[in-house]
Amino acid sequence: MLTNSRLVHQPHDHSRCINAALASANNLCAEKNARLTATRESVLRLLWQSHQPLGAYQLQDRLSKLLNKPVAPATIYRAVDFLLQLGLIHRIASLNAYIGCPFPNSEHSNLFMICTDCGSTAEVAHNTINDLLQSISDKAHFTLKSQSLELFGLCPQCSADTEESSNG
Amino acid sequence: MLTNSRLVHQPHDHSRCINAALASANNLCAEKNARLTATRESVLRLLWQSHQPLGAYQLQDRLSKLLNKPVAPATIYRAVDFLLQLGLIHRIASLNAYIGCPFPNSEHSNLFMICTDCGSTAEVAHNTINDLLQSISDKAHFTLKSQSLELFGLCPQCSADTEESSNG
DNA sequence: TTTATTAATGTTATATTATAACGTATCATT
DNA sequence: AATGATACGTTATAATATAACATTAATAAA
Ligand SMILES: [Zn+2]
Ligand SMILES: [Zn+2]
Ligand SMILES: [Zn+2]
Ligand SMILES: [Zn+2]
Repeated sequence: MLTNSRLVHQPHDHSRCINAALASANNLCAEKNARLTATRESVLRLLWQSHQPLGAYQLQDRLSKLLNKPVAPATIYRAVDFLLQLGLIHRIASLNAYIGCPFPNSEHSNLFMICTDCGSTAEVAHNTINDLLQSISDKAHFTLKSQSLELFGLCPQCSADTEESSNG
Repeated sequence: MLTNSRLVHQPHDHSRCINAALASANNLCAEKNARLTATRESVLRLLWQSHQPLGAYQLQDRLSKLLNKPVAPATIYRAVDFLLQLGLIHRIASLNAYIGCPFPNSEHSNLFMICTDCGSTAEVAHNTINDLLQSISDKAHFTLKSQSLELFGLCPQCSADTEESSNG
């Protein structure tokens, strides 16, 4: 199992998350002869400002402020599509939002734990889950191509807060 | 494990699916003192016309034709919200679409196998999956409240078609 | 059976998310 | 420099979803 849940849900040196993500992105783009242009890198950086997914129009606002000029939706969607293609980010369908991938080079489960309170979202890669879904698909003669697994609930911090307020 | 995948992916007497769904709906509404009004029942029937999810505006078109009068989006979303609340239908987030639930009274995994070719969508309830997701959540101290699991691929029929055309 | 209360619907407008279309600029190759 | 491919700017619009408020219908009380 591979997850960034401890980082996501606990105080940490987030600049290391950002740096790691940008380094991965540069490597991957070099490998695949893909161009990490200024816009694309900015969008990736914006998504890595936190561990909470951002919607396209939130990205638009932020990029617009960053560049101090108007930015059109198409600009965002193009950058997002590029990053999705490369696996540098993921789309969270239930939120219509996007989030940086913490391990773009690893096997994926496309499994996310989404805090419905604070929005923080951790990714999990888990072979057992993948194997189980594959075997369920096999039994149904369903040719599995991809998956989107979204868990909703409370992150450790928000669970603790809820616990406190119900006790106090 | 509980699934309607055989029904979904094979020729069958679909009127039985419809009748079962409507009977379940009536029972559930009676139990919960909820009113299955004409609009709500029509929307449920429309969703049960096939095993493929329908979007809100597809429902709007169809209900409009059925009633031979204009229908506003709000009408559809209200009916859909009602049916979702009762668990009579599900929302497929990746498709922005809705589908009837084949076993509204059972434990759920909210797991769907979606054919990217023909759109047919089967639901699966599977304790092992649920247990595994629960244990992953526990390890991460994540308080799991709900989940949305979507598998994309080819249904048996479309798999067979693809196989044929690649052979021929 | 009137009256009050609640639940459901009608209606209009608008918010949010996403794509289409087409021209321009930039980059890589020759 | 000429060419073709890729990326971006810009405008418009499509597709999905919600807000707000008036009206009607169903239920409950008087
Ligand atoms: Zn971090
Ligand atoms: Zn990832
Ligand atoms: Zn059927
Ligand atoms: Zn169901």
